[in-house]
Amino acid sequence: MRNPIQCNHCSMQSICVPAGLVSSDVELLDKSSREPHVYNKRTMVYSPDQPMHSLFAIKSGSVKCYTIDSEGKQQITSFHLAGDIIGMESIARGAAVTYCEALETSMLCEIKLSRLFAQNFTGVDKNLLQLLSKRLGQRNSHYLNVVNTTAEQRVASFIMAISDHFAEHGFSRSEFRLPMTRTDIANYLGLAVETVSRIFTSLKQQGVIDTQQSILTIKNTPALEKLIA
Amino acid sequence: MRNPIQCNHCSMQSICVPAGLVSSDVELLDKSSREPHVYNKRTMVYSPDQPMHSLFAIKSGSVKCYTIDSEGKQQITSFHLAGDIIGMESIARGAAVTYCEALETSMLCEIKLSRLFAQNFTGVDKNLLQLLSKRLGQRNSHYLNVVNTTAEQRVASFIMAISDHFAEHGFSRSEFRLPMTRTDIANYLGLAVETVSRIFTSLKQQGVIDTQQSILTIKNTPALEKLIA
DNA sequence: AGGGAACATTGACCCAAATCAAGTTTTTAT
DNA sequence: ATAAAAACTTGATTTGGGTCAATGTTCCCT
Repeated sequence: MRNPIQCNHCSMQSICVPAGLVSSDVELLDKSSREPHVYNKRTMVYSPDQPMHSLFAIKSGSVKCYTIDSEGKQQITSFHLAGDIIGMESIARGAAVTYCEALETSMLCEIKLSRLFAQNFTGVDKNLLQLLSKRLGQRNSHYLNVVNTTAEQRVASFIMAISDHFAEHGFSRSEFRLPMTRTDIANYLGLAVETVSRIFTSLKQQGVIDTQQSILTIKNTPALEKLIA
Repeated sequence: MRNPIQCNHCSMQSICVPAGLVSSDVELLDKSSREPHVYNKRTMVYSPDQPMHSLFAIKSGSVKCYTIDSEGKQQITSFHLAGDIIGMESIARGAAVTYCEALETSMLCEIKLSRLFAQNFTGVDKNLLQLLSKRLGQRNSHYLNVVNTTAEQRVASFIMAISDHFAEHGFSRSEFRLPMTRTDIANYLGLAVETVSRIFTSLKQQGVIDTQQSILTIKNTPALEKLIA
């Protein structure tokens, strides 16, 4: 059997979350937070939508995190090696957002957040953590939108993301001003201006959107969503 | 003059960081945290390496965040609209990592972290925030590595990132095992397997790296670094 | 209000990397 | 040990989107 308070002797002490605790606090951690669990190659650490109130510290081995799109295609968002702490983008939702699968036999420590939250966290801290976690999720989404997608998909996703933002903040979802230039949009999406321009023109011809200078109108939301798929 | 405690009446109350505070705590915030500042179009909110111990809440308007690479080329990493809170990736370094420029006349509230940290944060909280902020920075880097770069640059950056990780954790920087398949690397970098395979072959022929199955040896670090630049 | 600059659009052409194809090597499971 | 599967490599061909070029439009600024 392992030493039940092995955090004190762990090689990851300096980076692991419990490191911020004084030793009396370490005892507050659940027993499960202190004993590493072995995951064999190709076994799943967590899956999307699975309730998650923990982080995982990789003591040895490695994992890949990935999503599966509507056509069943895997898209890897990150690799993590020994010494990494994973699962941070799940804090905001309280549920995993990706699959996480061992690439080889690996040992991971589960770090339950609940105890930490209850004992130490103030309202501000939680708010900030939520924000950071949410932002991490958004960054992942943007990455997914740029890697392995066509120029048309990128532009369509971009328009939807802006539309979603405005909707979330009480503005019209279907008509708004794009404050950035086409050049900036192209740069952000990793495309040439000319390509963005051509796609706006094509989307207009298809009747999906309309533009008057910087004002953009979404004319056919289902069609736009279908482009993203 | 504005109401000095207008956080209480702000439309962003539900999302803004001070929202986690009870009203007595709001008074602890610096005066500057409660009064929005106007940024005209094309003016800079912050620049890389500038010491930063604040977040910014966008009350109105919009900004773009971007980096400038060694050749002077701008790469936009994010856009932010009214209702967003920005600057989270700076927490880990205590300094800005990107430029942030107003796209139109915008009002931003500065939220100083120092007071919040001093009053409310425990060691764990800080650790977690550091981790999340650092991860956010890494995600940005990976994004920068995939957008607007050639296949060779992506693979070279990937190898360097793995090398850096091992070095950080006390392993050899120049010889290590890649635990993931070429297919996984390709997927992660948004490339075809064949392209990754060809680039590994080419890097071997150039004498930059060597591979024996999954063991990778970096033979010429300066050359590898030069490929990324 | 008008002239210049920045921004946007459209067309012609080209190339980096995808796809298709076929074979080789390594891993895994029995 | 061995066969099947998975992973990797190399070559030939195709293509999405980049680059170059030219023109049109909008936004400033005085």
